[in-house]
Amino acid sequence: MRVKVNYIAPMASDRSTIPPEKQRTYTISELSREFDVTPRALRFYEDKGLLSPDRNGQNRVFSSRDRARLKLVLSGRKVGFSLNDIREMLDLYDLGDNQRAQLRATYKKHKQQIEILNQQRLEIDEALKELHRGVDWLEKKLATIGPGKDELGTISAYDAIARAQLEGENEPSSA
Amino acid sequence: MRVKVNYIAPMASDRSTIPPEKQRTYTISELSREFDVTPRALRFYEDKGLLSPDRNGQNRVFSSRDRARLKLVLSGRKVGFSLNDIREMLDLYDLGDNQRAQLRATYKKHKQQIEILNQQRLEIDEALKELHRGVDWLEKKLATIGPGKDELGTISAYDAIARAQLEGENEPSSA
DNA sequence: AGTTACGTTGACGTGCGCGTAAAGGTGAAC
DNA sequence: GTTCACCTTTACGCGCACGTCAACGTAACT
Repeated sequence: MRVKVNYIAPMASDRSTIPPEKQRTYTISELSREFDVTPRALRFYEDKGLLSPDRNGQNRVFSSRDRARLKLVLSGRKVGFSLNDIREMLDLYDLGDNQRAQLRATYKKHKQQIEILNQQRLEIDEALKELHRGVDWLEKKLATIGPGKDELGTISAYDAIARAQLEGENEPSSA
Repeated sequence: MRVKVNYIAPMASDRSTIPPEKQRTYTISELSREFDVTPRALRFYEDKGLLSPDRNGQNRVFSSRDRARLKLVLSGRKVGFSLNDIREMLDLYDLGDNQRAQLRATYKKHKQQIEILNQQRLEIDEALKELHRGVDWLEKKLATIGPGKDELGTISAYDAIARAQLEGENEPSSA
C-alpha cells in the first residue's frame, strides 16, 4: 500500500515561490476539496460561464479571482438563486461600468428572490395546514375503526375517503 | 361565427337517462374542465397508474371512482406529494385488505411529508436571513458610494464584494 | 361536403444541476 | 515500465410533471 507521500498537485507545484497570496492558483481538486463540491460541478460552472479558469496545457488553472467567484456562486446557490441568476449578476460585475447600476440590479434580484421565498413559505404553510387536517382525519378514522379486528364489512379505506371527499365533510388533506 | 349551441359531449350523451349519479361517467374534457387540468395530465395520470378509465372504442370513459381518485391526486399534489407517493397510497387502498395497515401507511406518509415541509421551511428561513443580510450590505454600499457620479477609481463592484467575501467582513448573502 | 370540436397514440422537448460512464492523457513514485 | 493519482473531453442519463407537436379518427352540425 502506497501512502500519500506529500503528493503535490502537478499544477500547484510548478511554482517554486509562493506568490503574494493574491496570485495564487488552484487546481480543480484543490478548489473542489476546499468548498466540498465535485470537480464535475466546477467544470459545469465553467461551461455555464460562471468561472473562467486559465489553462496550463489542458489542465485548468483557477485564479484567486475564480476562487472568489466560486464563493459567490456557492452562496448564491444557498439562497436559492439559479445558476442563470448568478451568472447574470456576475456578468454585470465583469462589465465593470456603471457601479450603481450593477449594485442596484443585484439589489433588485435579491428583493425578487426574497419575494419568491416568501411566497414559497406561504405555500408550504398552506400545505402544512392541509396535511395536519389530513392527519387529524386519519387519526379519527383509526380511532373509530377501533383497535379491533379489521375488515368490517368490506368497506375499503378508499371508499371511505372517497365518500368523505365527495361530500366535502372534513376530508383528508390528500390521498 | 358559430356559437356553441348546447354542444353535448359525445360520450356523455349516448346515455339517454341520467343514472343515479353514482354511475355517471365523464369524458376526458369534462374532467379536465371541472378540475382545471389538461387532458394531457389525465392521460399522464393513467399512464402512471393513478387512474384507470374504461374505454368506449378508443375513447376514455372515466367513472365517478376515477373522479374521486383524481380529487385525491390533486389534493395530494397540492400538499407536495409526488405522483409516486400518491400512487403508492392509492394502490394500498385498492388492495382492500387490512384497513388499519392502509390507514397507518398513509398516516405515516403524511407525517413524513410534514417533516419534509418543515425542513424546507427552515431552509427557506435560513436563505431569507442571508438574503436580508445581503440586502443590508448592498444598501450600505449604495449609500457609501453615494449618489454622485459613478466610477470612482475603477474599483469594480465585483472587486469590492470579492474583497469583502475574502476577508469575511459582512459579506453579501450571495453574488 | 366541409367545418368544428372533440378524441386518440406515440414520441420527443423542457428546465435544472449536475452524475456517471467512456476513453484517454500526464507526470511522479516504486 | 507499470501503477497511482490526478487530469481531460464527449456525451448520455436522471428525476418530475407534464407541454408540445405530429398525424390521424369520429361524431355532429351547417
